[in-house]
Amino acid sequence: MTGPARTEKDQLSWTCTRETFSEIAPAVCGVTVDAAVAGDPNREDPNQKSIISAPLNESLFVIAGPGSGKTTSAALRLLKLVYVDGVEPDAVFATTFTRKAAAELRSRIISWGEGMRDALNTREPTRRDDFDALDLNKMMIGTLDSLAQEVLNDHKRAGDPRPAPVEEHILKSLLLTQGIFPSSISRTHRRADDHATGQFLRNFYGREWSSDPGRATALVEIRQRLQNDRVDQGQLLAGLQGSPDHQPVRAILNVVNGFDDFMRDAQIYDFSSINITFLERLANNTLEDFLTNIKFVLVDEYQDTNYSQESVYFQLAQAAARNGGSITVVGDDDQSLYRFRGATVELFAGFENRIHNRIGVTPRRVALNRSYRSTTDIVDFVNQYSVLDPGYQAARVLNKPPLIHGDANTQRFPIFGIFRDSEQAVAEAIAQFTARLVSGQTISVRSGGINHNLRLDPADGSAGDIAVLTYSTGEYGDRKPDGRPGRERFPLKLRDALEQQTPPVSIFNPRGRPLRDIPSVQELLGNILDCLDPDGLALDRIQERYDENGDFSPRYVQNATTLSEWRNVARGTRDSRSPELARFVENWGIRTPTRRITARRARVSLNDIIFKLIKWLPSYQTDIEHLAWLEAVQRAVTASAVLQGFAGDVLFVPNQFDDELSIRSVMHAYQRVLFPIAEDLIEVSEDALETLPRDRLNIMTIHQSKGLEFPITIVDIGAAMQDLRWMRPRSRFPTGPDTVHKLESYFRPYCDIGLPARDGLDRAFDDLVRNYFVAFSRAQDVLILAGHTKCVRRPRGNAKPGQHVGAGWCRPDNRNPDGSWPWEGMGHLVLIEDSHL
DNA sequence: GAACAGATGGTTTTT
DNA sequence: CCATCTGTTC
Repeated sequence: MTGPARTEKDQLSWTCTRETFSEIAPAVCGVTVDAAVAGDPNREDPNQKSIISAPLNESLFVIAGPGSGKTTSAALRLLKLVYVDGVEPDAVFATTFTRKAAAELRSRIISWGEGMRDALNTREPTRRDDFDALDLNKMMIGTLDSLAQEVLNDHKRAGDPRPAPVEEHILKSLLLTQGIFPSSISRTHRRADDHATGQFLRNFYGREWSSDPGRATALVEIRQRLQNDRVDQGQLLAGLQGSPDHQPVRAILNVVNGFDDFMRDAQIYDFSSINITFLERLANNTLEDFLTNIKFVLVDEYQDTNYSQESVYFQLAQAAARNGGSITVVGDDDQSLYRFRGATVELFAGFENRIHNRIGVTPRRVALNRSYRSTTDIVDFVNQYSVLDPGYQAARVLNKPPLIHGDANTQRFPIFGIFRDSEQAVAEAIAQFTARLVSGQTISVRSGGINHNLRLDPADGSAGDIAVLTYSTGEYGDRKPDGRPGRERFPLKLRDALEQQTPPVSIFNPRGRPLRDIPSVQELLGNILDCLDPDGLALDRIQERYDENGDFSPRYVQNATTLSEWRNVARGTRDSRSPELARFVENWGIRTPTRRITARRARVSLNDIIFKLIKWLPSYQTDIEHLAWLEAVQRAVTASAVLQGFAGDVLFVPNQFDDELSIRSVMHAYQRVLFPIAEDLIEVSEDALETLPRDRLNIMTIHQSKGLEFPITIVDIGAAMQDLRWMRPRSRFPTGPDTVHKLESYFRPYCDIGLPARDGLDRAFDDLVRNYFVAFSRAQDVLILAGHTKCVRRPRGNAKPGQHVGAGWCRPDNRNPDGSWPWEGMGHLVLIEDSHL
């Protein structure tokens, strides 16, 4: 025996004292934390400090305004728990809302943690082995969905599948084939149900879906609602007894439940079913190993949590509390944007009561309301905006303190406005503004006797410092019935106007157009088509099959037209690209192998062909938008692997095109990869890119901007308002509840969340107010509101005013049945006119 | 500047 | 299918 038994403290050998932590933390973290931890009396944020130093067993409810350093404080609390309290990294379960935010939280925690380890190593070189033994990578940090997946994988029981969420378009097409046409239901029965369902869906979607794809979209949404809200189906049917809704709801439940059975049998998952599976396993005690280990649960962006996620978090919190730990949730009710995903701000506002009643935990409330992001002027503006609409106030957390300026950004600029009398002119003004700044010039705007000089940082300023936030980044409206492109929308006008500047400025908007309409994507896909099926033989076979089934399909005709467009684009450019490309495509087309193939049939992945082709399409190597598009095309290939069949592969039979299996594999490629792209079911995802490009103007939706910040933020509050049809009421000044609000109201009586506290129209307004609250609060130094002059002045005569929540219009109430406009005239903005540019 | 006819375009966010 | 635009007419 050597020495006394080790105490627990000895085993947690990487720990340091609280004092040491306070000393080393500032060296590795940012300024605000520096102040908080180091105790700088002028800059200290007592609330941040109380979060960071809270003991392990203290649960926290953190209400944090924009730019208040919530993620910083949360990350530091976590590191403090590890370093001072000796919490093992794998006892930490930290989630946030998007994959991008999760990646950032992870990298921040790890890089700070490593910095601290280095500092400790320097201080106490003899304990180097102890400090190095700490593996921060073991912390579970991610989106709830990804962590649920990870835990289910790590704790698989015999025969359990590996859950991975399937692409949305696959889910819809599976629902169509497996859910809507279950063979067990008789035809007459189905017809009656179909009719009733159509009538029922009309209440929510404003029209009766005639087409199955439309109906699949609706059913997927309802299915997710049922799961996210954890609707009690028995109660629902009982409550509808005798109502005309009973039949359609029963029919929908049949489809949804039948589909769930199918998914379970086929071991196919989507996000909500992974969550439900995770919840079931937490509840039925089959994740004991995992739960006995959990000590600290951190939830960022808690305001966007839905009910089934809340249930998961409460289970985890209960386990953590049992193990001597706690839960900390962080969020801001004013920034809740994800109602369509089942998020309900009541869960955030009522967190203290809800968690107390459910599991007996009593969290301490902490408000972080100092903005370290924005200037005084922007903080004031954002505050003003949040209290502008009297009807909004009851939707906010009770006694919420206003945001105050945290002294970090001491620049002074007024809030600017760019208003012009056409969408085109707004785009041109923003383009000129951007081009001048990017080329290093100063824009000087005089107001109130002061010259406000705007310029980018001469050292490292670039177009990436400027962001344009809009409601939609779509560059074209819907295609015309004859196939011509739709209306050119504001983002396209901006793109074009920027390209015409000297020097031209590039824009970053990979989601601006459907993949099928982007010329370089068309070129790539057209070349694929000419490789796989140059004469369209396999395509003809698909058509024959439709004909045999007596299935006249306008969808097919539309797709065939789109595909031949792609071919034309590719054929138009191929020879000018490279003779090698032409040879490659031609050889593929007649199945001439370029190397020796021993197998009778070689399996070639579509992604390999793509990889080969882009060698001759240089934009895919150099341009960042192209990378995002390429990722989407490849994802479409990968997604098809879930379905039975050739898993995104094509069978290559040397020198023989008409091999039956080979043709079938090409038919699959059409139906599972190329048709979905032609039907615009594949979405471009931006989080494939780690960071936004520095040299381009970012144009993004307000949703996408959540969690980000920009030195210069331009918010589009209605450039399209020259024609009020182009910006429908639902996106600026709603006239009634939207589909989500209606669905919410309909199902809430049958679940445990309780009824929504506000009516549907109010919730529609609340959502828009939050949208623009988020937009305005992204700005660090300069905030510019941009739009049509209707945003500033009422039009003359009997023309309708351009009512827009983002322009400060408030919802109707008893006094003002048509709404009110306290910001009429926008006198508090300093206008940037063409003469300034 | 009111009243009407004919033309026209049209939901968005994510795991 | 409908809200709202432009153009015409009084």
